[in-house]
Amino acid sequence: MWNLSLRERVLIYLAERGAITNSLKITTPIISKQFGTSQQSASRLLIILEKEGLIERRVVGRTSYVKMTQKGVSRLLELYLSLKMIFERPVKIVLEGRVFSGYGEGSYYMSLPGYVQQMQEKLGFIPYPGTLNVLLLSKDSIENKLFLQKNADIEISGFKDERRTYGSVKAINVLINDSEPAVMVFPERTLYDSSVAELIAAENLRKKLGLSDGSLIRISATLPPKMFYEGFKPNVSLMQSPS
Amino acid sequence: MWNLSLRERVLIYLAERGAITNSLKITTPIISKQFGTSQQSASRLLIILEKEGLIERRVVGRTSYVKMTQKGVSRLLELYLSLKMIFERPVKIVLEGRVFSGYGEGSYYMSLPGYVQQMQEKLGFIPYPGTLNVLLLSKDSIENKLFLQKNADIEISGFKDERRTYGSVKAINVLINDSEPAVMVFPERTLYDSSVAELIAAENLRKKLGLSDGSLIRISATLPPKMFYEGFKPNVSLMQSPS
DNA sequence: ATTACTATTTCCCGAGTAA
DNA sequence: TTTACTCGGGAAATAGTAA
Repeated sequence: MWNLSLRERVLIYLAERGAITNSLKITTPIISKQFGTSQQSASRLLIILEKEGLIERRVVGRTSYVKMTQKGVSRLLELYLSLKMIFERPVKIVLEGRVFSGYGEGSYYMSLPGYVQQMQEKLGFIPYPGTLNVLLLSKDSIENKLFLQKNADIEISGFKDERRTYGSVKAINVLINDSEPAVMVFPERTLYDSSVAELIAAENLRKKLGLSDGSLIRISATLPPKMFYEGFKPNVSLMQSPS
Repeated sequence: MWNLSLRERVLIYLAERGAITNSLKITTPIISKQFGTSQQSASRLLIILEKEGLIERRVVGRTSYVKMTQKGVSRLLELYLSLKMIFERPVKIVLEGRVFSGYGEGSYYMSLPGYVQQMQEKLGFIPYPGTLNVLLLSKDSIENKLFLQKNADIEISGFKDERRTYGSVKAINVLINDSEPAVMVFPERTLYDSSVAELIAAENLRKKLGLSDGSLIRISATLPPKMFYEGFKPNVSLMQSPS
């Protein structure tokens, strides 16, 4: 299952069992069963870990005790900190695509008071009447768009007037070309497929950024790590259960 | 330096470079330089990681891109979470030893108003006049006592009266036999060496716990992880710099 | 029971090289 | 330039076994 070298797997095992603060009573057959390896390898492993100064061993009568050294703890802590850097930093999601002219329906919706009022409340601005449509260029960008859709944290409710009903819209704050704030919207009902991103902002983005059809733009969103990694729950534990 | 199998090292490397959310442009010579291994190994590594479903590769023209799969991210996350369990849980420090009768000076100090008043404030009780002396049994216990001393978070100041000066005392909350609350004290000046732990409490611990000289007791303290691991700063980074 | 030595096998790495 | 094959040598794991 895991290809961590046995050294680290054993070190983690010992740490989990408390060998950081107290000597742990342990035998090579127990270790070998835990890791599905041979008793001989477990023995050699402890010898190596001791030789490398990662653990200390002490034999009392016929039982032996193992405790991690400072160096051993540092080893694991070091690994932990590099993984923490990866998993606890904000996650930047990037989408790239080209501007194109849509059906012009954006300006219609962005003018409806039923939406405008909520947007002013929830986005903090009155949207320029019109959406900037972006055709996403890569599979990555499309996947990331779907991911943002799932994690869009702003909810604009649907409503109805005398003529028809209007669907709800999810939205999330993004930056265009890493600097210009905008909001990516995910209408419950849309004319476009998943390869199109729709952006709104307080101002006319085409004008402000000098964009025209075909212009390449980069859309980025920054998510808190927890939001991102909830989807990746591992299904197998690191350690095998003893057989 | 590190004995993590190259699989994980490469996986971590890719994750650090953003391959969790976006395809990463990478070549086998770059990887081989990064890890001080051969280009052939780097190539094989990517093939293996791909075969195991941990990464996806895509060749566009003459450059190739790598992105981690859900499974690949789960792998690292799993490792991260098991290390997090180790390093972010409260750390229980255990000391074991035998009760013995000291010089009886404890009851003298524990009666001095200069200490008693501060203790009432800082510990929340008036100490029973007398300390419970414990002779620690193992090297581990002695090391852990020194560790607790460093991390004792209660500070009782020294003072002087007309006759002499009295030293400051550090203290930390502990449990005796995992249930009875007490406070371990570390007087700036003490008659005992580092193999003796001195405990105080609101009540007479000997009486309450039915202890007499030679009784075996277990003293435990629970520290927040951060406090504990500050002492273990790793001095080398996980990744080697390119040569 | 253990631990750990020696012998054998397996697996991994890097050189050479093709595409 | 890349990637990735084969192959030979060496490291590491297991089997057998002693203490």
